[in-house]
Amino acid sequence: MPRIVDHAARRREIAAALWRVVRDQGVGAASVRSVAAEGGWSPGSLRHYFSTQSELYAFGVAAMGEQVVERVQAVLADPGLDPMERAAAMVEQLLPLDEQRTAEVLVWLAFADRARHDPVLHDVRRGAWLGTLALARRATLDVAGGAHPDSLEVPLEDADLERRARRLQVLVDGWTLQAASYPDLVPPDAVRADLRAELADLARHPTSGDVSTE
Amino acid sequence: MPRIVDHAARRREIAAALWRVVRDQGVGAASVRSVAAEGGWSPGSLRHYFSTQSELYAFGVAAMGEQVVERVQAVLADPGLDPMERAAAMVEQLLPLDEQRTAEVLVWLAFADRARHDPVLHDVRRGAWLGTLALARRATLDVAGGAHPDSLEVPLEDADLERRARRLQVLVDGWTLQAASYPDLVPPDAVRADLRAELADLARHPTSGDVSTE
DNA sequence: CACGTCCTGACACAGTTGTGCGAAATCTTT
DNA sequence: AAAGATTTCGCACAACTGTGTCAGGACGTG
Repeated sequence: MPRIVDHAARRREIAAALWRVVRDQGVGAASVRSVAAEGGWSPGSLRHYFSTQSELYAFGVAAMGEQVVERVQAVLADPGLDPMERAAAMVEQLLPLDEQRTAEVLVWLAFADRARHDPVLHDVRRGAWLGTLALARRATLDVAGGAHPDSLEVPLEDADLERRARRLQVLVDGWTLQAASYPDLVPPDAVRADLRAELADLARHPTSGDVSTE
Repeated sequence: MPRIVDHAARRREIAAALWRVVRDQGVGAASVRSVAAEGGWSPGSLRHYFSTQSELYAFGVAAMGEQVVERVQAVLADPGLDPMERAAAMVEQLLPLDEQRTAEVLVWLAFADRARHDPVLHDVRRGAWLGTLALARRATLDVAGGAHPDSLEVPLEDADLERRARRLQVLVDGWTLQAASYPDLVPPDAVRADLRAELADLARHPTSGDVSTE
């Protein structure tokens, strides 16, 4: 029987190497050879796990998305958070607030251009965008006190809440772009503060159906 | 005397060819040869105007920024606009609301990744970011009715207005990213409507120093 | 007409790219 | 110990890259 290598695990390692190259040198430098060198493998060996470059890219981006999803689900599973803290923690998983998440955002943005011509990448990113919209809806409901519907994949019944959720998503993308591009002009703490102010604002104007104090 | 070619004009033509290539095929495809082919020149001829690729990129991105600045100034020079219309028209010059501006945004975003490692590109983009912040301040003052200070390069005196201006800028970046990446999910009309709603909101809560109706 | 300047285009060069192929190394099971 | 599937690695190939060089074409002035 053959030498046993955890195929899936190795693919994730390779994806991680791809991320590092993209983060440090940009997508343009992310060739099969440079990724292999980054991970200490030979280029030919790498081709055993990804037969084409697009395949590697697609897996790398998709894996990154899943990594974020896992963190968000970890936040959702945490019972010790009140609605406001949970909403903030959830949204913060998407924002470039530390080295790790900054790297994620940079890689994500770097692939934006390529996604326009690679249908697989495009679908991955589109799915992620819908995911962030769902997340924005959830956070909005959490702090504004609306009832959670069966599905977050469809627009919220309350049109006003839906409008606010979409606005939150736009803000998240804006913060993401700014903080990742100009970390000196838009420091993490400022983003964190803005996010909290925004969520507090959502809480201050609860939905009409909500019966909280006012 | 030699054959005379308007050097500056030709450089702009070449930049325009670069934009088309980037828009249609991505930055990765924007080689010296492909840009030359796009414009119908020979690669060697192109090198007469830009001796290196970075130079071409830098000029192309900077020229794009100036193009936007010109449009914004045209709006500012238009006397037939009330404050709200002017603010909206100004901000809309940055948003991917038609084919032309979408191309601009796509090119701009495509170079984001490269700008991280090219100091010239980085400075150009940083300057543009400061420009959009100034624009956001101006638009905010226009609709919220604050007095225009001497310079828009520094934070507004009224901290609340400054906060709102920065939030407008974040929204602009968010709309930009979303509408350019997912034109089907975020159509131009939706962005236009959101922008107007946001500006109306700014007008509805005038600054404390303002003496308008309330 | 002819000069001199600017512009053009073609070629060359070295480097890098993605990908195909096949031989060698590796390790578990029989 | 022997077998055999799997993984690894290096090479080869064609295509493409940025950039250097340079002979000749185009053109307005003298």
